[in-house]
Amino acid sequence: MTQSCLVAKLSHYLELSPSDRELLLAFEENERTYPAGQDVYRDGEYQTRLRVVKNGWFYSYTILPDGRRFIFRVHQPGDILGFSDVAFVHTTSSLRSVNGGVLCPFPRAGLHQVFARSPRLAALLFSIAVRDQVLLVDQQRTLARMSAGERLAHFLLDLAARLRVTGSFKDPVFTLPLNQGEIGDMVGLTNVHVSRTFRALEEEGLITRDGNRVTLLDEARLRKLCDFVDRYATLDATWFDVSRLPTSE
Amino acid sequence: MTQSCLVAKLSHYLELSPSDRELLLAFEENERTYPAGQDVYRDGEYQTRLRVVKNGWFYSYTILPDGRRFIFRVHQPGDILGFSDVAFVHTTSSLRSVNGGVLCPFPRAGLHQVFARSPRLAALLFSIAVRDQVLLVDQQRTLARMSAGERLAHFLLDLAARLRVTGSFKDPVFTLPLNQGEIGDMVGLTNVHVSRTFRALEEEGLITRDGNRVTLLDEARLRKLCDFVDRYATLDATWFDVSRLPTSE
DNA sequence: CGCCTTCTTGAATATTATCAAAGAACGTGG
DNA sequence: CCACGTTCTTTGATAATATTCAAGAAGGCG
Repeated sequence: MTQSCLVAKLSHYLELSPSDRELLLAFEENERTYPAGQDVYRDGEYQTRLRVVKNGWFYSYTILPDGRRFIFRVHQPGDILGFSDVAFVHTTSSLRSVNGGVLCPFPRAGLHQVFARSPRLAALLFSIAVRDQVLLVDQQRTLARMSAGERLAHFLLDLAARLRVTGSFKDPVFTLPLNQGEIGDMVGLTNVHVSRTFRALEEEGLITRDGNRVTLLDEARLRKLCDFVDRYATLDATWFDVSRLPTSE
Repeated sequence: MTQSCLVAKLSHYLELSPSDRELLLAFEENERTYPAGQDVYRDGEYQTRLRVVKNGWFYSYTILPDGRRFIFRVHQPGDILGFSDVAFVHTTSSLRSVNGGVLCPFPRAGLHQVFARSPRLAALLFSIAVRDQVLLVDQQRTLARMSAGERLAHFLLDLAARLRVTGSFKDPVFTLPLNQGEIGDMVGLTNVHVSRTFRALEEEGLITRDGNRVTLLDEARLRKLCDFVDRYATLDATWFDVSRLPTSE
């Protein structure tokens, strides 16, 4: 069960047949550990592997010509990485370990096997990919049209929703291992303004902080503040002829 | 050839076999015309159809609780719509016709047929979906980390790149049938600031405008300004065992 | 303890939004 | 063909929001 990251991940969504498992196991490679702060790969490299996060947090980012950074996604255990580069020869972003962690790589060619042999698995991968599109649009919406406080609220609720699915959210409290510069690079603010805005959220009684631990004091009000919708709770799999299932990411 | 929007669209990427064509033709429904400004569907509706744009421009948008709007994508002829809602029971955005246009719908169940019978087509759809993810990230990057002028430059170059692929870009000039309020809702600015910023771009000699026609006077400088990368030019199809092809969207 | 990184705070500046009003473009009906 | 209403664009003045620069405080780690 847990010997394969990929099998573990996809079993969250679908009951895998023995042949599905066999298929996935066939192209699993050796996992690899990355120390805190290290890049797994950089923007523009030739990369043919996809990866599943086994443990630790990672993030995908790009650097602008003037040196500014944009972090567009934090990856938590169970997430599959590299889908977005499947249509390109070279990577379109860089990947970095936050606190140290382990990745399980598998070759892009494995995708071909999946599509050729298991339409059901292929459809599941497709569903995950298009679900991620919706998450990106949600994020865009907050970047384009919301204030600093609303952006931070959305950022925190998104992380909490994902941790909740994997059981890593001890309800109102979670650990946030990113510094304020990194948070700013995710939500489109400076580190200074992140600091001020966090304090404002505290003064409004919405959160408290203690080191890198965050407590969501009033999740309902936070949700209302930034119009948060939890996209992680369900994933519609009916179109490929499988009953709807609870999901995780 | 042109009797089916879907066949026409996908033929841009892959040489379709007779059985592929037959498969796609089987679930094509009657096209439908929408007048200017009309909504095709609204956020939260139950929608099981995907659509191909036959002609006209459309856009996908969401409304915030305070009434503000965010437009996250303009759809041009040839684009496939609705992928992002495949993983959800209800739509996550609204769709509106800009100037009037025609859509060719096909049922979500058709996707199931594609995955079951043509791994190659399924892989192509997957590639298109993940390519779109990268476009969303590019857009996020400009929203999060770029100034008004850079955002507008990126917006114009994106439209131009897409029109170029379908041969609708008479090189430095194209028609932009959106008003400044809509443009603002795409790039995260007010209509007033869009007006001022357009004028600034004109004064710098980067563009000129005449009604809704825009001329890109110095595309090279525009590209440098917003670090634009053309993701439409190529799509890597090698992983599903097909030679790389020129693409269109 | 001393060094390093991160966080906080203040003051000044830059950018963008808001409000308001006038001008331009465009279609429609008389 | 012109007058009118409507929508869109432009412009100015003011306000809100976020950035920059700089310095000091807090905390972790050798």
